[in-house]
Amino acid sequence: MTRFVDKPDFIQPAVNGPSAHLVTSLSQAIHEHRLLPGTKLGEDELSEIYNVSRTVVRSALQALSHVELVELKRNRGAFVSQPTVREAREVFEARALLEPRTAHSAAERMTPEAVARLEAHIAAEHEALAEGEVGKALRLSGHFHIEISRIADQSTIAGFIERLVARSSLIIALYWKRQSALCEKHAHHALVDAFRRGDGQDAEELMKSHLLDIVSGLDLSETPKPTGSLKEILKG
Amino acid sequence: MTRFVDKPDFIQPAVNGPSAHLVTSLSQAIHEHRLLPGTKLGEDELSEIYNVSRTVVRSALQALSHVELVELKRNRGAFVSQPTVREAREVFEARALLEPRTAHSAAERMTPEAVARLEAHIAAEHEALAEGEVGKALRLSGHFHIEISRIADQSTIAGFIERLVARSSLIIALYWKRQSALCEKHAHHALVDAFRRGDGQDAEELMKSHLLDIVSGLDLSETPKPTGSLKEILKG
DNA sequence: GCGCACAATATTGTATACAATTATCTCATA
DNA sequence: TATGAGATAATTGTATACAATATTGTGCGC
Repeated sequence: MTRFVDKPDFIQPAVNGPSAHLVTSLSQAIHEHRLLPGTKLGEDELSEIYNVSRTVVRSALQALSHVELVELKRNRGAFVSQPTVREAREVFEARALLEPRTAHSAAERMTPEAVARLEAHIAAEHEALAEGEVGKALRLSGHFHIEISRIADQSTIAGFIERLVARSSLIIALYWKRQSALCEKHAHHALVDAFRRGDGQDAEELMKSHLLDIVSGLDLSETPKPTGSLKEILKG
Repeated sequence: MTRFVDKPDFIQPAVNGPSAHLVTSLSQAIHEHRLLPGTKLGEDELSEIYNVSRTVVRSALQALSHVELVELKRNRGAFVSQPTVREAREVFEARALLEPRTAHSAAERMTPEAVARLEAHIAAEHEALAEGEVGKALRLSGHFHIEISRIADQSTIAGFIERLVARSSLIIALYWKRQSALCEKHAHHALVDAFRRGDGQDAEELMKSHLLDIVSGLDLSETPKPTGSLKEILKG
C-alpha cells in the first residue's frame, strides 16, 4: 500500500542502466541525511561498495552533479554539495515563485486517487517518524511537494521543483535550527484539505505560507554547521 | 566590443575540461539551428570531428542530455531532442511563470553597465541579421533573455531560464510558422527602455506579452516538421 | 625543532580494448 | 517479387590500463 511511496520513481529516469541504481541510492542517502554535505564520494570507494566499475560510478556522479546534489572538483573528486547561504535563499525564492502557482494548478486537476496518494504519503511520513526513522520521514516530506507538482501535470516545472526539493534537503542539513517539524505535519494536512475541496486559491496561499514557514526554520545568518570532513570545511 | 556577446559563457560551466568545448560547440550549433531536432549525434563521428576520444564525447553528450538538448536512447545513441507539442506548451508556461517576475527583479537591480550590455546584445543581433546570419541572430535573441535573468541576480532561476531558452530554440525549429521576427526586435527594445527607467512593473508586463507573442508565432496544433533523417521520423 | 623541497602514494582524467546490442545485408523460400 | 531467417557489420555499453594531477610522507638543511 505504501509501495510507491517507499520507492519513489523520479521524474527523469534519464540515467543509464546500472548507474541508475547508484543515482537513486545516493540520492536517497542524501535526502535522508545519511550522506551529509561535504562528504567525499571517492570513485574507487563507490565502485567497491556497489560492485561496479569506475565507469558507471563516474556516470552516476556526473548525473548527480547535473542535479546539483554533488559537486565535481576537477582532479579532486566528487563531494556532496554544500549550498551557500546565498544559494539557500535563492532556492527558496525559486520555490516561492513556482510552488504556490503549481499547487493552485494541482488543486484544479485533483482527483480522488491523487488525494489518496497524498494522504498515503503523509501517513507513511508519520509512520516513519513514529518509528524513529527521521531521515526517511524527511525524504518523504520533501517528496510530498514533488508529488503535488506531478499532479499539476507540468512535468517541466515538476522537474525544476524536484531539483529544488533535493537541494532543500541539503540546505536543511546545513542550516536547520528549529527542533520540531510539527509545522509541516499540520501544513501538509491543511494542503490536502484544500486539495480535496479543489480550492486552488486556498492551496496557493497555504503553500506560500508553508514555504515561508520552512524558511523561518532556517538560520541563514551563520556559517554552515561543520559537517563532513573538517579539513574540507576549514580549507574551503 | 561585442566579444562577450559572441562567446557567451554559460551559467553552469560545471562541465569538465575537454568536453566543455564540445558542449558549447554543440549547444551553439543547436541554438543556431545548424543542428536540427532529430539529428543523430554518433559518438565515433563526433570523436573524429573534434579529435577527442569517445570518453569525452560521451561525457559531453551526457551533459547535453541533462539539459534536455539531446536525448539519449539506450543502445541506440544520442539525438538532438524533439520536444513534443505538449512539452512545447509546458516550456512556455514555465517561462511565463518565471520570466516576467525575473524581468521585474532585473529592472530593480539594473545598472548602466547592464543596460549597455543588453543594448550591445541587441546591436549584435541586428548586425547578424543584416549579414544574413539568421542562426546567430536567433541564438543571440535567446541569450538576451538569459542575460536578463543574470542581471536579476538569481543564478538558480537563471539556470532554469537558460534551460528553457535552450529548449525554446528546439521548439522554434520544429513549430515556428511566422516569417518575420520583427516583433522581437521591437519587444526587446521596449524591454530595454523599461529597464533603463528601472520600471519593474512595465518590464514585467512587457516580458509577459513578449512571451505570449512568441507563442503566437508557433503552430502547436500540427505534427512537427519532418526534420532530421526521414527514417528517424518514420520509424520513431 | 621548523620549514621546505622532493619522493612516494593515492586518486582522478583519458584512451583503448572488448562485450553487448542494434542495424544492415544476403539469400533462400514461398 | 516479397518475406523472413541468419549472418555480417556498425554502434553503443562497460571494463581496464595508462597518464596526469593532487595528496601525503620523508628527509635534508637551516
